[in-house]
Amino acid sequence: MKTTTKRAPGSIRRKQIKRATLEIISVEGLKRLSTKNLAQHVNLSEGTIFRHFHSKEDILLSIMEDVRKELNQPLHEIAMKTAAPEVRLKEFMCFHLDYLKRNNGVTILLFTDAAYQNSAPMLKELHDLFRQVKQDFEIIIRDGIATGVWQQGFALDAISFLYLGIPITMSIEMKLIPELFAEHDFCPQMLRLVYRLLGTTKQKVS
Amino acid sequence: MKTTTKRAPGSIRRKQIKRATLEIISVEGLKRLSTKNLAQHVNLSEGTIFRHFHSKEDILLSIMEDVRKELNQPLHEIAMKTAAPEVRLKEFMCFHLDYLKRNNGVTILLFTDAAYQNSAPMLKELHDLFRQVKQDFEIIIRDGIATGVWQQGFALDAISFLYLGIPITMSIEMKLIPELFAEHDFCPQMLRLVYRLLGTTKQKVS
DNA sequence: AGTATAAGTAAGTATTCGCTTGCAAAGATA
DNA sequence: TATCTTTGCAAGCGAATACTTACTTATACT
Repeated sequence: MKTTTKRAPGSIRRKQIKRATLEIISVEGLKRLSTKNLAQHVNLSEGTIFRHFHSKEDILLSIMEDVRKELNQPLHEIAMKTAAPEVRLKEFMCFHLDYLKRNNGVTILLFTDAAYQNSAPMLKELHDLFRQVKQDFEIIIRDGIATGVWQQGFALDAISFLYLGIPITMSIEMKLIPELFAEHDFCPQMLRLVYRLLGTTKQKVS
Repeated sequence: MKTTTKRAPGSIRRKQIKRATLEIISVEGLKRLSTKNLAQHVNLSEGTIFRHFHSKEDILLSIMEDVRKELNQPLHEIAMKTAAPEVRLKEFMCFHLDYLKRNNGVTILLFTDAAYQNSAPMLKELHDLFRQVKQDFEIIIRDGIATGVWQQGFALDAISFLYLGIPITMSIEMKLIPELFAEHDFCPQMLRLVYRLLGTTKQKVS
């Protein structure tokens, strides 16, 4: 009984493994993320998994790198744009929430694993990802206040803390009531709340 | 070698086991919450754990009941008081955040376990706890709007969603940067933000 | 005093876990 | 064609897992 799978370059295999990892965590739960089950999902032997990743933790750290590239870096670029603060804020929030929706709230999945393992490097990495989001958010808000679009408000870090609650809570509720988030678009509604929080002086953007 | 521990009634043992459970999760991580390790923490044999709880999951479900009694019910009672909405809001928020601080963000610990196990009953229970918090929060806000203390605002469920983000994000950051939350009191700062969100018409409360 | 119940133990069980090893062979390069 | 690197597999490792079983004994009650 020959069951060897056709060969593929490591770069592709790594992507497949990471994709399967996220699918297992969000669909079957973290407990079912065994190397055996993972191997079955990508139709490879268990040993081959370890050909492409040194350890199970390495897979998740690699996923974190992806999140940094696919989520945090774009967010940072949005924050650094020259467009008006209102425009950037909308793009920032909607991109953020949309990414998490498309990726099953990947950051919370990663947090769950980091908390489970109590892995210092993973927790540190996650803390850094969250901090970056808040920093970039604050850049936009600061610009808005400087240009008089928004009122000089309260502590900036309190506002960015409150902002961070939006994607986090959304990710958690996606796990608790998955069916609710299939179609609904949170962004505009939340955007209005944030506007109110910022004491918008001009009316603009839908 | 006799190693039997002195006897104690089941009600006390159950409390000890639950306390040790939370301590292990928050200090050593969920992974180290084995029945063996748990038994060591309460200085009992592993078999005795199962004398007091049918299964490991039962321990965590029992902790959820405690949260319902110690957190959700008091929150509900605060919401139903006859005091002014501003007074209730402050008490509500500060009690909520203080409880989570004292208990290492127990709800997030429970969520982590529920997500790990992908346990339907635990996820359902957690969803219910969160829903109740939002409902009771909305009771206060509705009163405030009815009595003219706060402006008629946007969708109430959006506001309560944003509120829920505060305790959740705080719990997560407590896990990511434990040292930061040792002394700092979040409540007044966050309270001011929520006031702004509600478009307070009168000035009151510190 | 006698007895039922509740609280304790040690030593298992079968199963799963992440990971390693030794070897085969496909595919690229020369 | 010859060689070297990469990708693959099957088999097995020791350790850990949640939970059970068979048995003891402290404690409370009649």
